[in-house]
Amino acid sequence: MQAGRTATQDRIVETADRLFYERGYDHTSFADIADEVGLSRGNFYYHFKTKDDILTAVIAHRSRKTQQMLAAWADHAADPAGRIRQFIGMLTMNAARIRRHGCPVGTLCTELAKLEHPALPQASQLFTLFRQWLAQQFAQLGYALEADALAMHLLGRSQGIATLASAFNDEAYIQQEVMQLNQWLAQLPPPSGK
Amino acid sequence: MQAGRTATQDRIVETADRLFYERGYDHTSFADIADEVGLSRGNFYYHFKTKDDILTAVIAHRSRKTQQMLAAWADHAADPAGRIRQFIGMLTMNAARIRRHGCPVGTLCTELAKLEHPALPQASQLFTLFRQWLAQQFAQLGYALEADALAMHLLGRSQGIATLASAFNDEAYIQQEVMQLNQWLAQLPPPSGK
DNA sequence: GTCTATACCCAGATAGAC
DNA sequence: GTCTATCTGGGTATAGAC
Repeated sequence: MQAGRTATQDRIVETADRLFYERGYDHTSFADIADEVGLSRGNFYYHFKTKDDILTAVIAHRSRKTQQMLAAWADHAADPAGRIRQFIGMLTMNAARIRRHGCPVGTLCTELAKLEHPALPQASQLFTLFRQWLAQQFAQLGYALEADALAMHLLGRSQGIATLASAFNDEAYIQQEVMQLNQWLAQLPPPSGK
Repeated sequence: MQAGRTATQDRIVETADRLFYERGYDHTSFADIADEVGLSRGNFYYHFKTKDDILTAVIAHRSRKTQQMLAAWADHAADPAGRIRQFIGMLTMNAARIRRHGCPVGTLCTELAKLEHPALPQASQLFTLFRQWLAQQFAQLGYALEADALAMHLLGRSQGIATLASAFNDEAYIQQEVMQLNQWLAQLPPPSGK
């Protein structure tokens, strides 16, 4: 555990993380979080001074969780293609949640962009974690030159799937597109350049 | 003009349309809209009783605009493939706005889903307009059986592009993916079925 | 149709007792 | 660390004069 982080703060951050995902950042009030954690509104401010502080903590928490997940994927699959399939499999695994609330990263970035919130770059960094990890896998597949573009392409495809699945409340569409993503990966044209 | 709609109401709806897109629905207040239109808060309620009423009017307004746009595309391009390229070209044409605020339809649906707002199905209908129009074009290209899946695929790709362009504030990425979309369209495998 | 004034509520945030 | 009580601001919405 990091210096300065207490058990109560962790509970607040985990609850806020979930509520920001389910209801959105702006639409989640201090009272909502405090109620779910079981704290009074007044006590809440002992742990976090402002709402932006909670957002910062939530993004940092998501960043740690993401890095752990990426490391676990790297352990579970020996080859780069298998690792990329782990990423794609995330859509299947979280299909129910995605159908209801979209992608946690994408919807947060979308909201912060509208709010012109200064934390948008930090939130986008969550995308960057996936982007760099995916680019690394594509590079190991031999696509050195186009690794980043391939990573962005795959990220974009995933985002579109999440957005439409949520708008249409349609889980079957996710599975249909996941199949196409795996086909796309299996049939990538050979690497360009030397 | 429809019965019951006045010039002032139209000005309100057009301003609300823009502000909902730029700032989000929940984050846009009556005062914001009234200020930009040049009305007092009190007078505002003469034209619209509740915020939901404005949202309903904005969605209806967008629906009319979308149907006009789709009809115009159908006029500008004689063949179905050209019409689909008009859809893809929308990403290029609106690249600057998309980079800043995402897709108007996608971001609205994302927000309404989080708010569990009863107008989400109406907002999703805006997607359906594109979906059915695109499916029609793919059917005319001979893809009768997979027309809807192709339409959803293209819609999803566009949504992902808009989401990432906005998160990374990156317009070049839009152009890069638009090129890939046009390639995808040109190199579609031949229709299945008989 | 347009205005001012105001009611009312809920949000973020603070003070101070325990 | 936790609580109750409170301040302040902004939001939706209404009443009533002009």
